[in-house]
Amino acid sequence: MELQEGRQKFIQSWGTLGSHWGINRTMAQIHALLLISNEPLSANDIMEQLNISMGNTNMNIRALIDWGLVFKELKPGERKDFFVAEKDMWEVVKRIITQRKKKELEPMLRVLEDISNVEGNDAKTEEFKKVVKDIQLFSGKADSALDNLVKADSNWFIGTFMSMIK
Amino acid sequence: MELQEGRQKFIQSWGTLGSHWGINRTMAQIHALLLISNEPLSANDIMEQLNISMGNTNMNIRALIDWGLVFKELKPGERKDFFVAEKDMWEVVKRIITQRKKKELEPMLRVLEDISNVEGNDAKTEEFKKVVKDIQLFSGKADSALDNLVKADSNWFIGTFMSMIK
DNA sequence: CTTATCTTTCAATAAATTTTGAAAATTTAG
DNA sequence: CTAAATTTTCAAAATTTATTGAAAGATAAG
Repeated sequence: MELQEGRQKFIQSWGTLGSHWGINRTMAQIHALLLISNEPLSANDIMEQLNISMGNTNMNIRALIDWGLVFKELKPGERKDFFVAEKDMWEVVKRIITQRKKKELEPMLRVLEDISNVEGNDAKTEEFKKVVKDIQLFSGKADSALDNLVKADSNWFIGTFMSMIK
Repeated sequence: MELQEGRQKFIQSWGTLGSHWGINRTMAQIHALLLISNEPLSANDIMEQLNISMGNTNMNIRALIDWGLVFKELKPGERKDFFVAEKDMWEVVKRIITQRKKKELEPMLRVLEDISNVEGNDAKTEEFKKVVKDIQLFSGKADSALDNLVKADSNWFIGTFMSMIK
């Protein structure tokens, strides 16, 4: 396989994978492109290599920076901004977990807290409260587990699971 | 808060949460509705309570069954199919991990394997191979870790993370 | 077999999301 | 300061994804 074909396949697949992880397709493709570029790229480079518009490029780069998956790099003497990808995969995963926890799990926890105060003591209400409490308990644990996971280092995490051999 | 309002909020939030987890909004809402119903519901019940069409109901129920998040239950003497939700949250999470691993991670692993054979030994090719190999290594480990996670029981998992206190 | 009930399919439609590109805003060199 | 380069914004357009509903397909009771 030619390098060019390989690069293209990688960018496509990374885009697809990302789009299932709260990172839209283009955003993930930009990340992929930066991953396989040994030097920082400008917004213009990205735009040309991926055939996307300036506006699209700009918005997705900023989203990536916001997620902590891409960093801005200023080249001395250059006026343009250049960008590099976070290449440590464990770091990438942790950033994604952090963002999604904030945007999804935490709001859900607030709703659960809110609705756990429904009034009434009939059977239907009790059943509802029971289900909510159950989910609340589980979600709270998941939240803490993810906090710890993000603090953990890659080797610990992988090692723990690998050694289970259960 | 009234029970009815609480139920509504729960269904909405679960729908939103689900839509970020590869489960579309309606699919997650159906699961939510079944979670808080103490008795099995028919497709018709679901359709009426969520104000969605028959076709939509049917397709999403089948998707949920496919994911292992909902089960069909036949009531003796009744002609209709009835449905109940998987209520064990750890089980729910495991099913989602299993499905997504199959649909996302595994295809990515195949692509990585495929593109790790690019030809050429110039600097660019070497760099590309290095990045791919790195991701391949990490993804492989993640894959195994998830396999183990799915085999593990809830207490082990939560316990391990909770006790880290790092 | 016939009929009533229930389930499934799928093309058309609607809704949601992403992308574009032109205009506005910002930045920096001179 | 002015002007050129670069970045940002955002309404309109394109694309993707989800939903509808009518028709076809099952299923089982009589």
